Amino acid sequence: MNTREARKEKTVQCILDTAAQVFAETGYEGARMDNIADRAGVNKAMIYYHIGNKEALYTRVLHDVLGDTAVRMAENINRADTPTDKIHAYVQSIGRTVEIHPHLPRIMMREFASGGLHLPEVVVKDLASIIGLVRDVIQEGCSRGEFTDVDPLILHLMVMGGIGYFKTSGPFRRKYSALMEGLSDRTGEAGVVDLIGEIERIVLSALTNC
Amino acid sequence: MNTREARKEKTVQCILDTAAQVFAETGYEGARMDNIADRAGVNKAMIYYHIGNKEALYTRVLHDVLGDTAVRMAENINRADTPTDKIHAYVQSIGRTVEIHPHLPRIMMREFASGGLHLPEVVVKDLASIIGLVRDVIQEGCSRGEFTDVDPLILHLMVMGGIGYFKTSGPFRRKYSALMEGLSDRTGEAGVVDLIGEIERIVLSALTNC
Amino acid sequence: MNTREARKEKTVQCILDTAAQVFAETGYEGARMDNIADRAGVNKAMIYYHIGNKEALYTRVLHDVLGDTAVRMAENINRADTPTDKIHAYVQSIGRTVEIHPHLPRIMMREFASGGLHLPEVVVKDLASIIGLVRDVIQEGCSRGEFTDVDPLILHLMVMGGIGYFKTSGPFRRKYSALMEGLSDRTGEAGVVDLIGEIERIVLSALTNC
Amino acid sequence: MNTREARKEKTVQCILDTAAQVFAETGYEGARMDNIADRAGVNKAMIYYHIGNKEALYTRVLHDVLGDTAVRMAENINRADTPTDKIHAYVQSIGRTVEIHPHLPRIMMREFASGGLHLPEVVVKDLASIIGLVRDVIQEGCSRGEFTDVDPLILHLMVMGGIGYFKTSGPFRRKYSALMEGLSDRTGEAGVVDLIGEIERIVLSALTNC
DNA sequence: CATGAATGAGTCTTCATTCAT
DNA sequence: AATGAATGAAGACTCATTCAT
Repeated sequence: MNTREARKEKTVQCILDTAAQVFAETGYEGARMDNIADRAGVNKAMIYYHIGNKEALYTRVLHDVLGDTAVRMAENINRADTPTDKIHAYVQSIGRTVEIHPHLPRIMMREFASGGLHLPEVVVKDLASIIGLVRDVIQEGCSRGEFTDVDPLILHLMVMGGIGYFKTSGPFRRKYSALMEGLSDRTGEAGVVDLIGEIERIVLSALTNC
Repeated sequence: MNTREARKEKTVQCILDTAAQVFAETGYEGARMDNIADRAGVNKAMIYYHIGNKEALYTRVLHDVLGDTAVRMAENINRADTPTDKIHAYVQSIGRTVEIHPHLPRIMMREFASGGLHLPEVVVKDLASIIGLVRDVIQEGCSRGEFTDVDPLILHLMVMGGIGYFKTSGPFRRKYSALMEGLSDRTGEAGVVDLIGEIERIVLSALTNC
Repeated sequence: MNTREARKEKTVQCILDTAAQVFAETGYEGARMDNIADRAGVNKAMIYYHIGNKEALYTRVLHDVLGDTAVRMAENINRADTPTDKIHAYVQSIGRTVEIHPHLPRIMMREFASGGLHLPEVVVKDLASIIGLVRDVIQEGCSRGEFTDVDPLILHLMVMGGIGYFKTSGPFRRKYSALMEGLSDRTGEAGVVDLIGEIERIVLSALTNC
Repeated sequence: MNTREARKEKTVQCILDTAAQVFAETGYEGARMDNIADRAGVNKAMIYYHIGNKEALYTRVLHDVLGDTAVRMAENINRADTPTDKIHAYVQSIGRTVEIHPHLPRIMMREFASGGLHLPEVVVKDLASIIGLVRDVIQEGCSRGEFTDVDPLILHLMVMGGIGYFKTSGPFRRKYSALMEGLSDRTGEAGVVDLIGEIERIVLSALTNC
């Protein structure tokens, strides 16, 4: 039933989703509270009432997703036996997250670009926890002699970066296809699943050398 | 001697360099004209006098570099004989640009993230011209049977993305090394030359398949 | 009671009245949004919230009055039978407008001086509609053999100009009475009603020739 | 010969003429020193060097013309015998001035509109001296029993106003002729001479009653 | 809870004026 | 005299945030 709690939850989710989209489109500095409120169909003051100021909103958008991702990823990695399976669990966890939250990669791209300038403490910890999981998997793989030593931060940046650039190339393709021949639209929202598989293969080949 | 022309040129270059840095740090929306002027050591009105408004400044910052890069790249590719040598010329041209203009990759990352939200027409054309060069090299390689067909936009995004993520990982590493063990600072400004070589190898292996 | 609608309406009217005064005193270019806000007793941002930017404000100030004037004038002219009565309706409509909106003539004087530099499209249409009414009355009078042919634009300029110069002579008189003897204050706000009557007589004598 | 003095004189005149034009077009507040300098073909700093700041420039533009007009008008009135001839001298002096300085009426219109807000002291005195001449002529005519008593300020405003509105109706006519039928271009620069004659007749008939 | 209104601290941009050469 | 460059004080407009109802 539609309890008061449920309706509030729905409103908050709607705000967060819209905010994610706006932050992805225009960045933290470019995002306008007015715009977020309008597109979410709520009064601007409601954002402040339910969530807080711009910084708190940004934090919620990232922490809700990344915190959850870190927890699930830890569970999935724990459930896996071999280092290879654990890498599978890692990449698939990322894949699931970006499937549910398609605006995340663009937000993270900007954060990378600014060197994490206004990443809030909690989100830094979320990311650190994810990178820590990767580090542990690599270390286990190395000590078992199955992996070569690879920097976990670089690896994670590559994974996120690959997804980010892939997912953001769409608008560019549209922009450039008018200017150039030979640029058919090979990418699309549908291709993300395969993208994840491809990335997993690349990551594993990088870890097992060749 | 210090002719008037020369001093003007110096001032303009100083403004452009500072602007590039600020745009890289905080993005177009986050950049403050006041801040740029202060850090460049000039009066704010001088930016408007010598260059123009924020948009014109952003355009100059990107077009001065990318227009020149496109021209040089075309020359270098023309001078090369085989498709493989041309890809070498392409990657090295990029490498030279980001070496001289270390803030460019971060600016481009943000543009990718926003789907080219602030990219001015001229700069879009500069990019199109670069991607066109890549496309032509790939086509020649394909028709000679040396390359497999690869999307030139994706290829270029990968190259720029790889450099961008690599160059921006430094601040992250510093941020995270405090939180985590096993994250020594493996990247650095010095590593760019090798980075370019590594990227060239990856690009060629992607084009020649395996 | 003081409903929200009513209070908003009051605020908007206060802003518009103050703006009319400031525009009349210093012209479009000389008017300061800060000044208008201060004198209206509202926060500057409220002008933008309720009305819009300087141009929109100027447009509202003129269109609210002239649009209404054009409509009422058309009604009054329609209600009148003879061309002479219609001219009466025309002049009295003008008179009523400048009585209620005493700052309008000065604003229009400046517009005439600049050739309508800042006149927005809507206001040009309002004026055209008024001049159109005058033209039709003159044409009817001519075809009835009661009027001689007179240029409607010139006629309207004369009417507006006469009122404008008359109403603005007050400050001048005050300025000059100190410098000169024999310049008693013969004009005053009270004299406007008679002014309108005088103007009507002049206009009619010009139209009936002699 | 082109002495240094002569060249300077030419430059100053050019600046003053251009300034008059710009002040007429956009008003004191709307006039831009940059614009005046550009259109006069001189460096902006030269205006400050030769004439002074914006206010000084405005003063020069008006005082050079009105001071001279007042002097000549006094001479011409003195030379005339009857009050009627003196009125002729007055109106013709005005006519000669606006013929040589076609931008003056628009500038004066704005001054009237603002109640002489930023008319400098000297120019106020020039105007006062002109109105004083008119007053004296009227008084003489009255004491001779030839004129009825008419307010000299109002009379002068009417003369200047008539010329002003007539001369500024051109741009309006062009603006409105597109919107309306029956608005042929009856006014023109060429018509000024006749305008002056017409005004003289009106003034005299007002003074001699009827 | 929800909403329109209010606010003050910015942010970009312009412009009259002055300086150095 | 003449010019390009420099400057500081506004001015228009925006925006995150809060208030009153």
